[in-house]
Amino acid sequence: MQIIRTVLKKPAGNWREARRESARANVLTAAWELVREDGLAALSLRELARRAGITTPTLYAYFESKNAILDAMFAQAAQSFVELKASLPATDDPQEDLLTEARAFVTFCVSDVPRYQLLFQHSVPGFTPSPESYELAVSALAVTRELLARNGVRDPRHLDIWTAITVGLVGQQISNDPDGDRWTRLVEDVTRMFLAQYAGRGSTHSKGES
Amino acid sequence: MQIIRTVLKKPAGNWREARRESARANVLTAAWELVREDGLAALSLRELARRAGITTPTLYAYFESKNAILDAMFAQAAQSFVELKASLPATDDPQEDLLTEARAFVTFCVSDVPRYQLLFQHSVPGFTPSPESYELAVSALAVTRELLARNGVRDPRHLDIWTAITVGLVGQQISNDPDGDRWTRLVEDVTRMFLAQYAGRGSTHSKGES
DNA sequence: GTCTATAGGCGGATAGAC
DNA sequence: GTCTATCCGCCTATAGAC
Repeated sequence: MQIIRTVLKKPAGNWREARRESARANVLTAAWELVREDGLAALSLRELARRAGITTPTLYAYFESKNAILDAMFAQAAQSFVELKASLPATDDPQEDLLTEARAFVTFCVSDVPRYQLLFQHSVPGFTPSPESYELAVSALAVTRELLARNGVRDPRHLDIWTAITVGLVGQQISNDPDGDRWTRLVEDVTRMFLAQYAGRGSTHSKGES
Repeated sequence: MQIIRTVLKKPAGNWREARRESARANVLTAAWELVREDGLAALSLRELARRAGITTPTLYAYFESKNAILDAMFAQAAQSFVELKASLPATDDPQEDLLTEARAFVTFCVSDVPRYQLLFQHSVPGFTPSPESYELAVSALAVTRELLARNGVRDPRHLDIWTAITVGLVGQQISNDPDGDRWTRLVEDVTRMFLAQYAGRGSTHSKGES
């Protein structure tokens, strides 16, 4: 009986749900295109609906508010970030791995500025991501922590320095040379600088300076 | 002669102008208070007029548009930045001077986030600063260039690395620990790291490292 | 110069027909 | 679910009285 109900009812039941999810995905795709063209601040429900080929009230059939749309976008961005981290190859050279990660991070950020701003700059006035999405983004930092540990960098302060350096390159690139590579091309240099100072002086290097 | 002209002509002729300038200054003061409390995006002429104790049309007696107000604010911010640079003491220790400048810069930025965003992040949608104000801000970079040169750092790429590092600390501090000092306290460490990598390969390096 | 009043537009969100 | 029509608020900016 339950099986029959499942067979008979669930496919039909999931069919509508699948269509609904597909429609939501369409809206989000249009939203990303919009913010990539006009910036995060230009995201309005009118324009979003127009681009998605629907009307504003229909938008409310899929998302309960504008913040819900932003939250879904944040979740997608966080998911992409996690997948980026997971896709990084691990070799037997920790320094090379860290450099690979740095390059990947900088490219990830500058290739989609609104995504970077939403994910890392918390720059949308009335919006705070849902805790689970936020946790997803934060947990991706564990990969970096591990990568640094394999380079002998374990002091949390040095992790903070590393993140500051990488987002510093990204920020300068975005603000002052949005179409060039004036700062992104420096990622090898800063990685070498960082490793030269903090890498691998024994496995339990503490904060005393050398 | 110039003095006489100043004494005789300027007072009468400029009296109204001085009052006008004073009124403009009052508006700008209110504007800074507003954006410090509610963020750059919250700057509206209604609320600004309310805080300044006047009405919106009166605002237009002093500034021809909202962008004109933002431009005046940008000019003030750039001026403050120039004065900060000019106020830096020069000792006979280039490394110490660079550290002093870094500390001053980071404090300057995090102590007034909207000012930092207006000046360095170009983050107000329809606004571009006037060329002269922008030049003022850019020219202040010459002080940093000179400071780095005295440390034997002359490669423009290394200047870019230096700016990326400092704004990286600022950005992380603002985005992830707005009320603390998790990143600002790292300014000594990153300065040492930078100098250890790039200092003193030039001609005018004076002191050895401490 | 300063006000009241308002134009004209866009913002998010909702009611109710179909 | 999707639409038309609409509400209400805030925005920049202006007209016109005083």
